[in-house]
Amino acid sequence: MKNELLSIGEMAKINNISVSTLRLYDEIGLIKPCYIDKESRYRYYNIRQNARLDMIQYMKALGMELKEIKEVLESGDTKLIESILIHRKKQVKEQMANLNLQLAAISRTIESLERYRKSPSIGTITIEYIPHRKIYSLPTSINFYEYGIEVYENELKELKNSLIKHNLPQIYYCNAGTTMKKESFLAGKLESDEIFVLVDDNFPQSESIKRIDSGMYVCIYLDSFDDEPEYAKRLLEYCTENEYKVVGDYICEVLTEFSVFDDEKRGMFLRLQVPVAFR
Amino acid sequence: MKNELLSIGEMAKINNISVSTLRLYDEIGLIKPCYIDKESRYRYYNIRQNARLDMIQYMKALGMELKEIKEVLESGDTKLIESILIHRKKQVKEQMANLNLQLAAISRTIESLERYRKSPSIGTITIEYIPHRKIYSLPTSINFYEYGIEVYENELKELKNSLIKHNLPQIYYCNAGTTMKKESFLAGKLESDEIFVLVDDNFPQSESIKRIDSGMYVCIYLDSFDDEPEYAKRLLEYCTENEYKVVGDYICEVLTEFSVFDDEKRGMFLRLQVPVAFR
DNA sequence: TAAAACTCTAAACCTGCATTAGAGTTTTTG
DNA sequence: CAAAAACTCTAATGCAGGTTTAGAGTTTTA
Repeated sequence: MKNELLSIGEMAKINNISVSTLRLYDEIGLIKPCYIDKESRYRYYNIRQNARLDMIQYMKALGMELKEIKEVLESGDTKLIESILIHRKKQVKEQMANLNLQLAAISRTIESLERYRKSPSIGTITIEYIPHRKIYSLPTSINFYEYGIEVYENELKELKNSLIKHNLPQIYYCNAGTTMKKESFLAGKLESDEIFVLVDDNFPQSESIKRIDSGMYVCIYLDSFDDEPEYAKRLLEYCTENEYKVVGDYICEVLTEFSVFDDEKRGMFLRLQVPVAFR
Repeated sequence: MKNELLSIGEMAKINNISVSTLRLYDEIGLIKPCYIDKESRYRYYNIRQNARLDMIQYMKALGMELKEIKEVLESGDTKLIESILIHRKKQVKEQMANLNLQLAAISRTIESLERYRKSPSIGTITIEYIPHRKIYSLPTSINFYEYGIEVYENELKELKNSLIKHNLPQIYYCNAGTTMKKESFLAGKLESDEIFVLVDDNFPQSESIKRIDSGMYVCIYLDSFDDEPEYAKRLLEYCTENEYKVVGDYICEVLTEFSVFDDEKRGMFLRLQVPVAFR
């Protein structure tokens, strides 16, 4: 080893970088060794080349791509750096917004799992206070109760596409549900009114956002859409028997949905609910 | 096309996903078409399979890897989902912290570029108010002024390694500088005291953090370390001539460093400075 | 019936490296 | 001073999560 020169391994070590990374950077022309032995083809670096390597690492830490870094280093144009950085700044902000949504969604999901684990058995009827909720909803174009799951799936797709079309975060597309007018419910007819996803305060303002008021709800739990008619009937009967007055629209809420099985049914946990008043 | 079945293109379209992605998912067994024509090998999906695909997309949106998703879907174990999500939550938080640092660093760099563009020409002497700063510093083990740039580079490396060793964000390793005791400066001797990087309030608390007080500084601008002795001398002369009293340590601050050129020198913009009092 | 649109498989490409194999070189050790 | 240890070389392969392409075959539409 020449006195002033650093072998690739030494260069790697003092810069906390791997040898293969240095070779890659040589190959793509980001930083070339200042001397290459003609016989052995060994690469040798000068400690002064740290400056360039530092710059590369700094730009990498800013999230720039190697291509961009190379471009910048080659052009020596600070305007170019600046424009890349300004662009990068936007990217980072978007990423942060996304991560925030993710974090919230993860927390919701964990809670949802916890609730699933502790939830009452199928068919249980409860009377619960439910805090107010916000939903992003779309009116249903067909009464899917008459047509079955395929039509429901289509409506759901439309809801999702509506989110995509309006550039809204799809990550909410998990806790879905449907509503039905009080009148239909009381008449014992199943007539879908809206299909929705639950959203939180991070969700952007939109015309399609509605608030469902807090209150006491009579609820029944089930695990399949197929059983909804049967259980909705039971819910109505229960209200009638106990003389609870239904004071708002019926909601079918998907509490948990884990299609973890290989068959094609949605593996679900549902809660049918109507707000009631006590005589 | 069979009536109830969706071709891969249709399935892709209604799920806002690409055909090739669907093929990939088939290949790795994430979601298999419910029917494959034996002759043409065309894939056909059922709209009910949307449930599974939704679940996949949701888990992807949570940042899970395809491998993990597959595992979860195969096991059907909600405990597994939960543990993955809890782990993921940590990851997301770390990522956010990183992005925050990045964002701050990008902003600093953009400002730094702006300053560079509007900065006075080489040799200009100014008297400026400089707000207080925080530095992460290491005492220099050798007086690099006696040995030249290589030794300085080594000291710099040590500073960087100190950051790495203490698990501190390297992203600050950009605006570096050195200090020298007031006495050395006044004696006209170049004796390095500390080497540092500027940090902001995001930087974790550490023993090596010092505060440099705000105040009026006499400054001189230059663009190469090689000129530091010459310009430091001029700075001292200027203070003497104008009878400014030096009231603190000398600082050599790297305002901008863009090693954008292919040679091995640090392409820099420096500001030498001493805090002064007026008689 | 022909053209247009779709789908198939297989392989290559993308980023930013890490890893490995097999051969050659330098440095250290006895 | 030779052998062993440590290092380095090139070239290829792999990773994730896809996208793109080529060339051939299939369905749908006009």
